[in-house]
Amino acid sequence: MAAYDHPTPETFELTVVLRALADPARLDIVRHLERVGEANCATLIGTRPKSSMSHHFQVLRESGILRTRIEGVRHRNSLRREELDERFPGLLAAILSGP
Amino acid sequence: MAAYDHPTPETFELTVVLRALADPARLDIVRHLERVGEANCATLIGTRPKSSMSHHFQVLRESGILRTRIEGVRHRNSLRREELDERFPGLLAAILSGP
DNA sequence: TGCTTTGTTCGGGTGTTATCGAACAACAGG
DNA sequence: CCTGTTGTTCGATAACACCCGAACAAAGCA
Repeated sequence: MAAYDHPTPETFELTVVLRALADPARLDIVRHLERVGEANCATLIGTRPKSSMSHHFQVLRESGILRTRIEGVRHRNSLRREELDERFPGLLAAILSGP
Repeated sequence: MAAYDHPTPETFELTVVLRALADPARLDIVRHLERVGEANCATLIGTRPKSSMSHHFQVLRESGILRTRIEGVRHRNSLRREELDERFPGLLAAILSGP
């Protein structure tokens, strides 16, 4: 599969980022990635079907919150912490630190 | 009119707050309130009809982002900065400081 | 060439949200 | 009272988002 397109920090939109984070499933994904650094889709599937997870990863990817690197058959996801912080300083930290 | 119900900080929900902020019109309202401190609904109406504005204020109020104080026929709105910061430290600052 | 693993894509069903006009309610001032 | 101002509420519509199963694609491996 070809590599994904990822937006550049200059094109990140605050409302898009906030909307991406305003969902419990995606917030779970983000929090989990913060703990483990990098994870593929399958290891994050709890009870949800993979088509749902794929959708959530897409939303997070297109908003700029995470990057997906393809490694063979696996898609490795990680937070774009520095780039997000460059554009919206403190935002991710505030969201990850809270309840 | 009777006073509004406002949620207490302990009941603020991160996803609810983020969803409330993930809308251009509401983000405009929040940014404006940050500049002027307190404002009623009418002074914030640009091109949108008042029924739409009333809806956005309701969403912001019920998420805990702002407080509405009734003064005669006017509804005075102001950000709940301290309470929001108590529950989600740094969140509002990150959103208000960015682009 | 099959078989398995990992994700994506497609289609449909369901629910939520935004938007706006029109009607209504509360209050203040004459 | 009557009128103007300020917002809310109602009803309808349209757009969007979430959810999930099923089919598909790509890669690795026997």
